[in-house]
Amino acid sequence: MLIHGPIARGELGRRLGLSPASLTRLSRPFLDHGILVEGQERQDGAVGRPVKPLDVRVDAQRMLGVKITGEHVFGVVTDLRATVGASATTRLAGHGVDDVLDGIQKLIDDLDAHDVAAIGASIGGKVTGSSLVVRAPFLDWHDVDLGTAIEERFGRPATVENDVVALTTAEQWFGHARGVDNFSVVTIGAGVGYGLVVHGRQVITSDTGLGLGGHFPLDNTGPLCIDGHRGCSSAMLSIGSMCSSAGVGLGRSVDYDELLALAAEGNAVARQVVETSARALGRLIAASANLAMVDIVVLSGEGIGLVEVAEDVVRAAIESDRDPDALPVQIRRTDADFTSWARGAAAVAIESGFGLIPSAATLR
Amino acid sequence: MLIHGPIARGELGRRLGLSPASLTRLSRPFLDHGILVEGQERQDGAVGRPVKPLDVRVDAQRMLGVKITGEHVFGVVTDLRATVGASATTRLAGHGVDDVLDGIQKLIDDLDAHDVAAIGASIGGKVTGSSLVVRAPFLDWHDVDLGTAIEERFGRPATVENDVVALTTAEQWFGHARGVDNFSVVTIGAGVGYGLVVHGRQVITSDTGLGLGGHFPLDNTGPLCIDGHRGCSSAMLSIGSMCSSAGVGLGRSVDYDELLALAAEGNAVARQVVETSARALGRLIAASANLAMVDIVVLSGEGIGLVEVAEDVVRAAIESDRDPDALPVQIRRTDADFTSWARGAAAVAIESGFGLIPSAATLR
DNA sequence: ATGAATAATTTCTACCGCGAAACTAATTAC
DNA sequence: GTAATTAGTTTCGCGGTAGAAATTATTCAT
Repeated sequence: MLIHGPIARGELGRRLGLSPASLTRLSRPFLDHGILVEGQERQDGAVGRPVKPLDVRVDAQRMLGVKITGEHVFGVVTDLRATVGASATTRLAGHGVDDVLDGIQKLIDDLDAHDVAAIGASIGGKVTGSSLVVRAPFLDWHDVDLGTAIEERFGRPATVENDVVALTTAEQWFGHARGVDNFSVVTIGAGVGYGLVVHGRQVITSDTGLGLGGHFPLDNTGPLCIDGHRGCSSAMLSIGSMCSSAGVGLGRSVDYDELLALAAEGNAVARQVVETSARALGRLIAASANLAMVDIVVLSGEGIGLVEVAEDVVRAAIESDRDPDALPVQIRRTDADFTSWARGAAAVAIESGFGLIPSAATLR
Repeated sequence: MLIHGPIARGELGRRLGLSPASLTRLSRPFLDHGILVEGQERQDGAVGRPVKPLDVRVDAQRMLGVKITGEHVFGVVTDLRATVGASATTRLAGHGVDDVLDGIQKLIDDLDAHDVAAIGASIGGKVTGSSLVVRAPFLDWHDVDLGTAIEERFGRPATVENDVVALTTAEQWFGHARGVDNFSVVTIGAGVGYGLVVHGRQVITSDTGLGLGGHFPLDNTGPLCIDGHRGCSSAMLSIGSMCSSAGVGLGRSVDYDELLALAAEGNAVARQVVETSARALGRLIAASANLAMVDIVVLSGEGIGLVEVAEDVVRAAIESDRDPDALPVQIRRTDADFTSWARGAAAVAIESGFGLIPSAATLR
């Protein structure tokens, strides 16, 4: 219901292979608890008693999602479908846990989010148990139990997840891959992230959170990344790397927006840089489609504007690496908005909250 | 039990979260029907009543697996764990369905396999519904209902599957990835095949059976494949392509065994060809590990001898494309034996047979 | 032998979810 | 207003499953 929207008891019963009687019984406790509500009766002119679709009461609770980076904390308040209501940013005073907690406190004040039901946090790095930050290079953290720290400070349930994992969850539940069983996610920003959902479940391994998607080799004539890989996805696609490459050619430093603008208006250097990156992105997308056997790739992150400027180059690169008999790869692009990271954190909090309400029996 | 081997009722109950009472009840019908047997009592010197492990009666039935190519049919007779007992080959008289059925008849006679419980067939091409061959380029077949044809001719249940899918199933159930949740399979032979298992289930898409794994770009300076891809996995790794490359350099034609032998003894041309292919294979393995998020890759197919001759090159290529922080990729190599293809077909037949015995209730 | 320990079985009961069938509710068609 | 139609509810019993407790089986230790 969260994913697909309002649905009548009867229709839901048919989909689940249950009788109408069972649906009455099963839905009652959720209605009693205010988790579900009956929607408006349909006015479609058909004969018979009109249906009263059930829906999740999406505004029953608000959620706070925060994305933590080395310098800032970004926060969004969402409803139960991870629709963003308000967003805010605050700068971190330092890299301590208390600095981060203070940042979250500031966000809560600024967003007037004192009433949120739960807090989800996401962070670049390895996270286990939806709470423990095993490693977060940007904050130089090791084995910090951030989830518990947030719960203690703010007195509400908290979930912590890797940022790419969280964003992938958001796309799967509420975003551009809602209800899709197999897809991958590529994020472009300060680095390159890669998430994968197969058989309706995100693939999580012990490597998850190490940022491996960021160092996939794409162009053996490309520049070096910080780890010394030539032409890896970070080297080819991260905002910093693209701006540096353009800066060399242009003889002055440019920021990402300017680079894209220059490319759009035909500047040769900018065009070259952007197209080289676009080709690399196309190769990455095609490789994911070929080897992970997905045919939908969601693109996200604040560096996604690249695709807008050079979409044809991306598509051409995909095609040249993809068998013509294969299903075409669907590219789904999210907004280039940084809030999508914080929204991902909120989505994880929502998911885990609903995980706590698994059956009618427990509500009874 | 098929996958993990004998296990006592008590231990099985603990693993499944069931009481000993339930396990007695649930296992009885299987024992009554002879599907399970009690094994030998343990003699470990521990006090108490000794355990009587349960096991699948692996020789309760025999299975016939056949692999169909454009020129031959290969057959193996196996037990219920897909252990190969006997194998045979026969040449096809033509490309008609009847020619294939005649070939299978010949195999049954040669293998004395008149008593097999079921027949599994595998074929290079797209197959749906475990029966319908949608497309099989080597036989120029379109929409041939081979499964039904086999059932009618031989009067026993038949399953038909794509050859790579079948081989992957065999590795997952009975082979080198027994009980592993996430792994991929790369086959090297006349072409290159790619199979993927995630979350314990093989990934099957509408592209499955089109041989897409065979045209993944690996080396943009490599030779062309039959479809005009430069340096794709087929061009770099298929037996025919490797032999052609070597033949150009050597000034005479060589077969695969000779090529590998020459490379092993240090012939410069052969070494160069084999190492170039080994590097390409390493890149393919690394790409699969990176993008499909697996850390076990099973190598199979009759062209796998390449790895024996140049394993260090393969490993070096994997490492250069893989983050050093990531889990190392485990390579598991099957025999270079062609029977593994036919064994795959048998594995599918076993799997579908056991799919027909899903619960104690149906046996009662 | 006897007792302790462990495995497996039997017996018995609880219970739980499901759906058939009958019923109520709310609409349109005439 | 009445009939037809479809949605949803209530009642009630069936079927199936599980496990607690007692029992039986089989070993080792002494």
